[in-house]
Amino acid sequence: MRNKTTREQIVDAADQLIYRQGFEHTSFAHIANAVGISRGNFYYHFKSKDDILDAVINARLADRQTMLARWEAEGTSPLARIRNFIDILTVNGEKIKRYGCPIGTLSSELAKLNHSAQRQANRLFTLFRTWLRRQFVALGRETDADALALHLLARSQGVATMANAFQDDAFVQQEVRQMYEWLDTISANTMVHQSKSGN
Amino acid sequence: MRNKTTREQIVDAADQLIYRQGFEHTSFAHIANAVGISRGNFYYHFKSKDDILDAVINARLADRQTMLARWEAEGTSPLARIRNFIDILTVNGEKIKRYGCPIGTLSSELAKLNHSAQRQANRLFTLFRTWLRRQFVALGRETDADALALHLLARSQGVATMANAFQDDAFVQQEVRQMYEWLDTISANTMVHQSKSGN
DNA sequence: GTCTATACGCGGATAGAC
DNA sequence: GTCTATCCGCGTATAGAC
Repeated sequence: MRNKTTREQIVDAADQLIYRQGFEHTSFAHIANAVGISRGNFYYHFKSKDDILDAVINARLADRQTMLARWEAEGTSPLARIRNFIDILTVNGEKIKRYGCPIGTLSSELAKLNHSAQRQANRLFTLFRTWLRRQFVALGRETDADALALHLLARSQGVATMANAFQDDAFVQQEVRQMYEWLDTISANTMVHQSKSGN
Repeated sequence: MRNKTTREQIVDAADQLIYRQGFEHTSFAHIANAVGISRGNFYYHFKSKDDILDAVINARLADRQTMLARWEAEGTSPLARIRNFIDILTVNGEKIKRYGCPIGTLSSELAKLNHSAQRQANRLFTLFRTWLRRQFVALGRETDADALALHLLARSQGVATMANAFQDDAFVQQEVRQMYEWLDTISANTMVHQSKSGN
């Protein structure tokens, strides 16, 4: 694996710091300190702080895109793929307890700042929404696939917010279990519907 | 109704600005401008910005406490009271679309800032949690009342986050409807349980 | 109680040497 | 490419007049 360019190091460090501290609170001094470069050096690689934010969002988009593509390639069934999504809450449980969801909290912050990058940041949500929708369609729920996708996104956002506030592992596990059960009823209803319509 | 004191005006303006812009982004200049006083005058009423945040959180606690007490006095049944809670998403729909949930977004921001007021801010969540728990107990769900309260809190937080990101009214209405249905199954199951145990 | 004036550090950003 | 030096505005906070 080749060494990372300075630009990549900046984006990586900014990504982590923005996740942990928020965008506005994260200063050039913070990032420079994390990477080990001087503040002045930034402007060789980026023209402004907003420019760094843009690069961070694009990096997150690429990262999540890769992850979803992997799940799509590996997942044995749409059900298993959707469970991969739900499992984020468990796999990233520690970080979520500390810092919340990296997508949801960034979206909220940029909304309050009335920041022009908000649209770009929301593409992260759309990425998951579209992917989930595709899984629900594959599950035979063409008619309400998008609503189901949004519902599951909302559920996981809510759990992340409460996990961050209350630091409660048992609660997260319980909610994950309930989402699994909900998913089972979804696919069960689908099969009923399929047999009714003769498929 | 008597005129508001300067201190009260400061707290009110700070409350609104913190909700709309976030705590860190809200400066003394913003608040001073909204109230119509000078920046220097602040320190007669508060000793620091954190001190204002504390007053804002306490004001919100008092405000929500009053609201919940009113619902408890007026509500004809625990079911109707819980529906009052769900209806927040509709009643405050416009603000939530723009700025998210005032409790959830503050909690998230303070968590990222590692701010000492985070505990105090989370008392807002606890206020609703305890109130909801009491309603579920009154509904006959002693055993899982707290889990149900947390679940409903998480659901509404998730809807608020997604409403803020996607600005989608139809989605919010659909989720509110689903929460109503979920609530019906809760009370239906309770009645089944009650008849089984001979009550 | 409210004001003006001011201190002082940190924020993003630029210029120019190496 | 990376650095140091520096600019300038805004942030919180203080001092002291009215």
